[in-house]
Amino acid sequence: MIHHELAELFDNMADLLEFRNENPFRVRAYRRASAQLAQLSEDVRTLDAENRLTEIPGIGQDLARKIHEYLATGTVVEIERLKQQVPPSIFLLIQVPGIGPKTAAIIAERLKITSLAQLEAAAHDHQLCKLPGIQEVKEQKILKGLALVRQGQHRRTLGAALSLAQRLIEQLKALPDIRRIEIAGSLRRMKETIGDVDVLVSTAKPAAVMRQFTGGAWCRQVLASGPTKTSILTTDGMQVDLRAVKPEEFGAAWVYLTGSKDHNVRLRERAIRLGLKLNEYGLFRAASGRRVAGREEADVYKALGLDWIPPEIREDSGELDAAADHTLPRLIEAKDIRGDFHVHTNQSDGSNTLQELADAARRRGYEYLAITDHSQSLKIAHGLSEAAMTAQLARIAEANSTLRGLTLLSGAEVDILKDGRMDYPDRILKQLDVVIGSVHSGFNQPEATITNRILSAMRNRYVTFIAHPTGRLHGQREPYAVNLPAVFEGARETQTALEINASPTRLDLEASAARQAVAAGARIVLSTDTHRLDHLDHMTLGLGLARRAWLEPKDVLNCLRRDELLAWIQQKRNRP
DNA sequence: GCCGTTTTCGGCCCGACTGTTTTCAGTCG
Repeated sequence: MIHHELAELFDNMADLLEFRNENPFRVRAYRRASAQLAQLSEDVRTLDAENRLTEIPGIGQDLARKIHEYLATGTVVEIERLKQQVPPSIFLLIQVPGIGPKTAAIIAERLKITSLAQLEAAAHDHQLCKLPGIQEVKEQKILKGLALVRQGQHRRTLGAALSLAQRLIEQLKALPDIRRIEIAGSLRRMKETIGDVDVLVSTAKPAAVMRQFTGGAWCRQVLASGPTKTSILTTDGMQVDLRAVKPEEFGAAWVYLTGSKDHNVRLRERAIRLGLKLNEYGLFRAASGRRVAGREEADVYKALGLDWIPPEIREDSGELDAAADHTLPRLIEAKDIRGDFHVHTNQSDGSNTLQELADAARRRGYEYLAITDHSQSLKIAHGLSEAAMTAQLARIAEANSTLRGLTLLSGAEVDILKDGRMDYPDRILKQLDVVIGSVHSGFNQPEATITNRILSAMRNRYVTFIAHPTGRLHGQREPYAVNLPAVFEGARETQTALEINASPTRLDLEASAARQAVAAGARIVLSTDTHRLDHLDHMTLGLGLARRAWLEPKDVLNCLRRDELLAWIQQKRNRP
């Protein structure tokens, strides 16, 4: 999406300025603008058209003009001109851990390097340590950094990082000197992708904990290690940063280590205005240095005049103002979820029987579960013929006659065909409680075509929600070209919900898009797209995304009671 | 380059670790 392009453009601009040794605050302004654009919860074209770009925090007159220029022409002259004046290799070089703008400048200017392979060759030939400010140790460090880039080029998906981190935490908990241990960083904020895992411990013996951490079986390589802070690469190839503090510092440290960076900056600026100083050790009076708070997160926020802010929304996107005004949203929680809407049985491409899925859903305390196998055209997933779907309906009805405490909703994940028609006729669809519309074909169609397919599906009165609205698969497939603002508007108009698909490689809609959808008046469905029993657990990821999107129970269909839900679905079917 | 319960100009968060240095710049988060 276009706001991601702008985010990258401004991040590049920040790199360029840093490389040229320009005013660091100007660099920061571009970085902050980039972060804001990446998570923009409104359509940037609309904001531009309505002259409201400067409403985005960190966007002033100048950056608004550059955004406008980019939207109008596809480029920003000033940035392009600056790019001409620096060696193109700097964008490559600063990707390498240990190489920042200063080192990149020296390497790029003295050796005419144009690729990471050349950088590696130069390091092996000991060309780097002939440069000023670089000795052999630094050269070796760059080689290690290069190896890291090669291994972990892609950020991990939230689901993968979460399970690896939880396993590691279980092992660390067994260490003798750890009093308390918690996940922090982007993982705690439930970002869609995770670069490294941050872990915070409280201990009276930090040095001992650091020794145990680097000496454990999980440690493949120590990247940096000091008395209170250590970074390692685990045997899974994941970078983990461990920070140790005293119990009375834990809350302040947890705030600091959870971030986001911009959220922290806002907190610290606020502290200064209040005559206080905030760091990872606590909140202090600026004048006397006397400690005001630090043991618990809530104490720190409270002393700053703020309600405690849930980690998922600590992104400098309005949460501080809301916390000061006591208007933070009551974010959706696991206990609000009454059911799952997107589940495949072994009749199509799932692994489990109807009964197994029903039992698992009941054990989770769900009130309802929609059974949604694939439709006939999706041969690769054994989509059900009309006859097979009719038989499936009978099985669901039969299962419901014996089930207690859980209702199975009959449903289907129905392909939206290349021409926009649904893959079952209405006489089938009308028999289903829940109809999912999905794009599984024609991914390369132009934006207008795909958007119209989805809009025409939404106009079908039997379609309850649109699954994975962008089709993106992390690390495998780019999103198809779709006009999301038009889809959001269509969703509102036709009373069709939109899915946050919690499957780890999908996470689609992403959080900023979901926030935009709800702002446009659409309802959201959280679903796991389960193909195997344990996939039901992915609801955790969907919840994380929903919380990042500031969603409250009223925004999400899963929070409705069964009768409320069916009434909501019926409402659309009854529309003129 | 942004921004204002102190400001339309003059500020702008804070600290750990590393390597190259003999007191600190660079990098990272």
